[in-house]
Amino acid sequence: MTTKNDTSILVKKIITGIQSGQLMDENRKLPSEPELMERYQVTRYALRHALKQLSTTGYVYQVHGVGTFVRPQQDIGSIVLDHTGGLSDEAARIGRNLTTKKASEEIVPVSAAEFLPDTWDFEPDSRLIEVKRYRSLDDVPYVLEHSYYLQSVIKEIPEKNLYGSLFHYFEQQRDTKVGFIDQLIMSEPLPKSASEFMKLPIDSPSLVVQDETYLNSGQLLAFSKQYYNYRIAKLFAVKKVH
Amino acid sequence: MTTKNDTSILVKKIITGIQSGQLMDENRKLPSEPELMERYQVTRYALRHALKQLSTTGYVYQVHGVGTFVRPQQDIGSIVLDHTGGLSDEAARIGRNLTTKKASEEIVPVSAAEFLPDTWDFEPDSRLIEVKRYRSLDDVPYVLEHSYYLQSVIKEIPEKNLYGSLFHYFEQQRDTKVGFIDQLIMSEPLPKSASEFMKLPIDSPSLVVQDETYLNSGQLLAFSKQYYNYRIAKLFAVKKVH
DNA sequence: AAGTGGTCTAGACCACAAG
DNA sequence: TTGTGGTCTAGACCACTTA
Repeated sequence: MTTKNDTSILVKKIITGIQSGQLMDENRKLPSEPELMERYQVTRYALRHALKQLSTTGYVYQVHGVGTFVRPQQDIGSIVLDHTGGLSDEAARIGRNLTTKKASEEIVPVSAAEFLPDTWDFEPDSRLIEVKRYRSLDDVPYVLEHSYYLQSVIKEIPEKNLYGSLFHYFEQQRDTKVGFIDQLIMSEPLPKSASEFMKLPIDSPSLVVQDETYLNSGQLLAFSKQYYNYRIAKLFAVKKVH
Repeated sequence: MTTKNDTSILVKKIITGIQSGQLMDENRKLPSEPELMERYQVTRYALRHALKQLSTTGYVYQVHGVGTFVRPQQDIGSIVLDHTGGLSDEAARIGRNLTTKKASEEIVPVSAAEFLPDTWDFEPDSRLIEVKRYRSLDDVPYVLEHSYYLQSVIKEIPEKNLYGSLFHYFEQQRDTKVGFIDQLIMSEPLPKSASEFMKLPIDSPSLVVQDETYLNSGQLLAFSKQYYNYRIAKLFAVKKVH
């Protein structure tokens, strides 16, 4: 979460309680909702909000009429698709370290972009900040991130920020509050520059996440394509069936 | 939704209203929440529930202090990742037709499975129903679905159902109510049998969704790997940033 | 200041599973 | 029947944008 609200604090408390083993019984069952409300001194609204977040990240599941259960830890190496925060935060969550090994930045006209969103009409003279970042996970080449930022929205990106978390850089700016991100997941042959970085054959597959980042006003901020190392990158999501 | 509840009916009504053009103004803005509550005679709870569902499927976005806006139609060819219902229903939603071209079914011991979930302990003598389905989207080869169902949970799968919606077949069964599905998304080289079906070179990439389907009791029902045609398959998700 | 969506309250009632 | 989670009510108050 951008601002720590009650829910994210409660989520952390529950995770801590689970990891200490004090919260679940021998059948991996948590206390009932009324008991958890009493223990954490929260209303049912807040509690169920937190439990829902724990469900969608694969921590627990709830069984109608029975109770809430902790799931066996799973898919340790995978990135949770709807993680809050930036990719490096998500890497940290699973105990890994994401670092930018090489980065470049250049201002280009829209016509020079290698790809564009389908659904946005650009002013013909608008300019983009093109960023390429080669990033490693625990020193194993992990992802090539090829991004374009609308210069009409974000004036400049200081070069030092390329090697840190761009997500946090935007968070700190005024008037650039991110609202939602479209993600299109597909597979493509790995581009040449990425295959060199990842030391993979030129005809290797790659997992591609093409995303479009919008401000909370609905204004497009950026669009990018991320080429993941297919040998180690996995995205994780829980789908709940109602 | 498995059972049509108020929310899914309201979602359909709102979509109909949007598509008829009567619900949004020239700025793609919907009426305010109080107006929508009045129009559809629902409480704010039900309305916001429906609007949230429309947000996560990319139909609308809400701007704090301003209003709710309809998004330009986008990514028409892509499958919404957290769609409700089966894959063929989702294909129908985007105006396409998913059909099974070839299918096979066989009972095998656990030891003969080509892959297994990391997080489930099988009884050593348990048996699986192995199903392979080659499925086309509007007659273009689209996906190879390689699934294993726990025979201890689902006794048999009538052969005719292999060519329809297995999702609906399970829905109709008693005691096999699906609760949640883990999805692991990755990229792998296309298997040989799939490359023949899809008429793609043997070293083509493929988009792989490996999933594990659990009953609402937490019991594992099935696990599968789906190899998608990388030229046409795209998964879509909206990530909301708070 | 007015109107919008976001969060939260304090319940009620329902659906489900187990004894 | 009891206790569980799932849904819903009818508000209140807050945060945000615009005028």
